[in-house]
Amino acid sequence: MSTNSLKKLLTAVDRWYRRHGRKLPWRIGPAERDAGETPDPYLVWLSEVMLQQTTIPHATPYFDAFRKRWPTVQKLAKASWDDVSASWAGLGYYSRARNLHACAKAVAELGGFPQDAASLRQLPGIGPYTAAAIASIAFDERVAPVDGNIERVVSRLHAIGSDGTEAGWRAAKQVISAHAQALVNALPKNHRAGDLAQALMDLGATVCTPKNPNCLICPLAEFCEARAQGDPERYPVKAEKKATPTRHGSAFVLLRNDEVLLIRRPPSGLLGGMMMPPTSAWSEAKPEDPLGEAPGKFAWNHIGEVRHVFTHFALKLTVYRAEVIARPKVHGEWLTHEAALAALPTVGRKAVALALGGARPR
DNA sequence: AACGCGGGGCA
DNA sequence: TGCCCAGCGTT
Repeated sequence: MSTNSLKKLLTAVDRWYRRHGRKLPWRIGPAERDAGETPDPYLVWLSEVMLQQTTIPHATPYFDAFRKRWPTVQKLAKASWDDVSASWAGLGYYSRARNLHACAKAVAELGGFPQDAASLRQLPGIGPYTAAAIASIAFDERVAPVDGNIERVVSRLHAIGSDGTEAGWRAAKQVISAHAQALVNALPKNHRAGDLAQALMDLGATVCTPKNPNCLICPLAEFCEARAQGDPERYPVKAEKKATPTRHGSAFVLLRNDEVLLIRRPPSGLLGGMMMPPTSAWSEAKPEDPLGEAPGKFAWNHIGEVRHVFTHFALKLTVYRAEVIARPKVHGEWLTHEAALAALPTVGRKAVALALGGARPR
């Protein structure tokens, strides 16, 4: 694309963003930036981590809660893992919470966030995308964050596809990133890199959508290669997904007066570091003896089934309940019903809510 | 380079 | 039921 077209394109995006950009709780809009307001790197970081592979409606209440409870990175650094994990419960990808906590401690120790992408990249939980996003949005560094939205916008703009294989899609992403960076490099001096990044994300989320992109209102329409070809929805061509098998297991909800027994899972792996009721191992074959791995000989009542879909497998959990009459065989923590439900990841909350009789909204 | 890792909304 | 999505860390 010619330098002249690039300038026109960037001007069109800027105009569109000022008029149609989303108002988001963690965002300083272009008008406020013009008025001298600057983003808080802590809130930019917090939002970006929460939004990794997560939709805005799902992440927003968590962002509000974290911001209210821990207004600064120093406060978050001093929080306990008990509190951070319970506050993250339900948001998913729990290694993010562990890395968030570790990152807060590192940043507090440093005395503040590093202000360039290369340094940010060194921190736990901050990969190429998040480093570039924070650097551009919070510090106006001219680097290009490439998330799923920008990937789609740029792949259509330049009609960059792939053969649908892992390797092919990986190669395509490299080309897409180079084009994204070229856009940033062509930015006029008086434009902010962070505004461009957020504009392209908004465009991808609201106009250049995966299905039925609305090219009629798109500021990039006249520049878009995929549209010129007649079928923008064909791009990008990502790698094929794998099938998700079903696994089976049992969950054991032990009750003592108005309390539930939960155990803390090991820090890495599935639901790492999170509370859960005791469960059996999960296998692809239906267990022959569902009570075989119960945490003690109690009068187990079969309550029902819970279904839950993880990233790479579906789980059918048979839920049992018993009143404790002796010391359980597992080392755990007794929590009130309310505290337990609040601290549990979704699959655990489903199981415990079923055992306690009645689902409960988070 | 491949894999493990949540959750919810939608067609 | 399957598909989509503001990625990162480990192996």
